[in-house]
Amino acid sequence: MGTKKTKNYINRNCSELISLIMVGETMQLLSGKWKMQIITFLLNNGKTRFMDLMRGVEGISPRLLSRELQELLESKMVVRYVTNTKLVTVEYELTEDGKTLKGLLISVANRGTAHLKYLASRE
Amino acid sequence: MGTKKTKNYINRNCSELISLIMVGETMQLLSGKWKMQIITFLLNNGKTRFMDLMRGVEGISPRLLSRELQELLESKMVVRYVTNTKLVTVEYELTEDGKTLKGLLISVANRGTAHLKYLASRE
DNA sequence: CGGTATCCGTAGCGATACTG
DNA sequence: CAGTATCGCTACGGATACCG
Repeated sequence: MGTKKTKNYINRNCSELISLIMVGETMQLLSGKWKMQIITFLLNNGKTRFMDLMRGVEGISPRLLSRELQELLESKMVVRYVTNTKLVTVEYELTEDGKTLKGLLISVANRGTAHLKYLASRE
Repeated sequence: MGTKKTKNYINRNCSELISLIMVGETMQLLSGKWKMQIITFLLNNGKTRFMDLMRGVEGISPRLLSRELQELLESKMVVRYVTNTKLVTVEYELTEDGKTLKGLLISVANRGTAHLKYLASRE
């Protein structure tokens, strides 16, 4: 492979290439230290209250949980349910769109263990 | 679902729950604004030189590309080849481990388009 | 309970210039 | 070509206190 002119780096739809733009887009939506864990928790446990999320996603602060939930609400990956307007009960749940992240999250989790094994095997 | 004692939120291996810890672990490894795009590009194009990565991953600075490549090298997801020690030719390539990210990246990219469609359908 | 307000440190990122 | 050095910013995240 010599240095021909300049390669065509723009992704063509007809090929099997993975779109850099879409990858960037998605990763931006999922950016934030806790977002993936929040989604994972909701995937595992379904509709969940704020304080239960606090307990479930270990280490997160209320400020950050609140912020990242809002971002997930904005991008429509999560819905918010308020039950008692006076005595306050709020639950969060993944939308249908949010639930489509399941396969992705499974891949992510599996890769975690696979990577650890890979590292172990090389040393 | 009332407020029973405290739910058991620790993931058990025997269930189908996705491990929060592994998700966190992986996402930390993949953190950095450009890492996923770099991996995607290498997945699409195979062994690639530094400057070609610069051109391929649009918007990235040499500083950041250098840094993120080093991190990928440290976590053994990428290999570095030097050909001419004097006239300098360097190429980067995914390791076998790095290549296992393909499914993940495809999910990520697909979700990008799916998400856009979802948003469009709701307004 | 379900958050927001405030404060603050640092790590992440960008732009640019420079080097072997 | 393949990076590193320097600089400066701001956005992200942590801790804590407080509010309806």
